[in-house]
Amino acid sequence: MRENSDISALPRILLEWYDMHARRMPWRVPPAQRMAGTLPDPYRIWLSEVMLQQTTVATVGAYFERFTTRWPTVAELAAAQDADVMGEWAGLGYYARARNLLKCARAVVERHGGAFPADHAALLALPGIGPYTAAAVSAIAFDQPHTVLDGNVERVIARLYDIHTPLPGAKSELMEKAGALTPQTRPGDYAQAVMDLGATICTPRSPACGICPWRAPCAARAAGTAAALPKKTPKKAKPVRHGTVYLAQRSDGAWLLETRPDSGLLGGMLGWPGSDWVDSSLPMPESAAPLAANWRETPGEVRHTFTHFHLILRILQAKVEVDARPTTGHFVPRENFRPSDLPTVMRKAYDLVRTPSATAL
DNA sequence: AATTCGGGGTC
DNA sequence: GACCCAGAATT
Repeated sequence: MRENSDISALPRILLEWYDMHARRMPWRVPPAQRMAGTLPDPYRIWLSEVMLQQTTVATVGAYFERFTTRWPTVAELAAAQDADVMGEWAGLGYYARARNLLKCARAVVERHGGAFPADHAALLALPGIGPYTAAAVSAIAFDQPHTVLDGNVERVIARLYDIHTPLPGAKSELMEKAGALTPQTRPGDYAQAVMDLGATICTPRSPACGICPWRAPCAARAAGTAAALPKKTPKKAKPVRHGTVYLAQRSDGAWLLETRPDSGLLGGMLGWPGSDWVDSSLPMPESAAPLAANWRETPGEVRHTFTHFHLILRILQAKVEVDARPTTGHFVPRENFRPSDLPTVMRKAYDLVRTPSATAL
């Protein structure tokens, strides 16, 4: 930021841009309605913000519609079965969010009588609500002047002030600068405006500085460093792990599945029984099959990449009789099995068994 | 402060 | 392939 520019003018400039260019989202109340006094339902803002954690707006859309149709209020969500919520979340990733979503809904009912608190500290004390989400809900749903610092805002502020300190170390400095900009008027629209700016103009690779409402005060624009900011500490390479999953189908069509433990990878999600997943430098782990059967190896393999490792899965498949008694997992009747309840890596295994792909040959 | 958590879109 | 995405919880 140039020293002679007045930061007090920046929020107003951005809000004027937002009034013209606000993105449309299913949970958002447009600026004209907000200025007329209409604020959004805090339940819908909270739900959207949790879904949006490390997830794109485009991906969230369909999930948000299904959740709000099935559970229109936080009280109805709080009364849902765990397995139903985990199933609806399947494919969205970061499944601790879904477990905390239920904990939070139930805490809102028990602690706050079914109404989300407007108080930032009370929000922060709820499961799955961290610094960003507490600020977003208080600002967007309650129009309180709290500062949101997500990936978009980090990028916008790092460029506006030409900050070269790498993330995540730069967070406190960025928060300080972003907080000084946060206005007392229309803080909810302002929070959404900064994020829209980062999502549509101040983009990671090739920012559209020429049409940016903040191009005049932007220090990185002046220095020619915008596209290189923010700097980030390098990430570690992903190792490769491998393992085995067992897909058993009973003669009546039921599938053998297990509900994974609440903690750890894919916690609380439905999946196929299988071995541990070990580093590829180690031999394939010897795992006991969930039941005695004529196991046959499915041609091909499942390849999947998680946040911090690549996975290669071998698939063993068997047909079993209705009197089979597995040592792990439980048979799910054909009519109760929704493949969409499976996390993506487990869905891939199912798809490979159902429709062997050309790459498997 | 570093690690653990998913998955898809994009270049 | 690598990077990014309206981050939070755990260690």
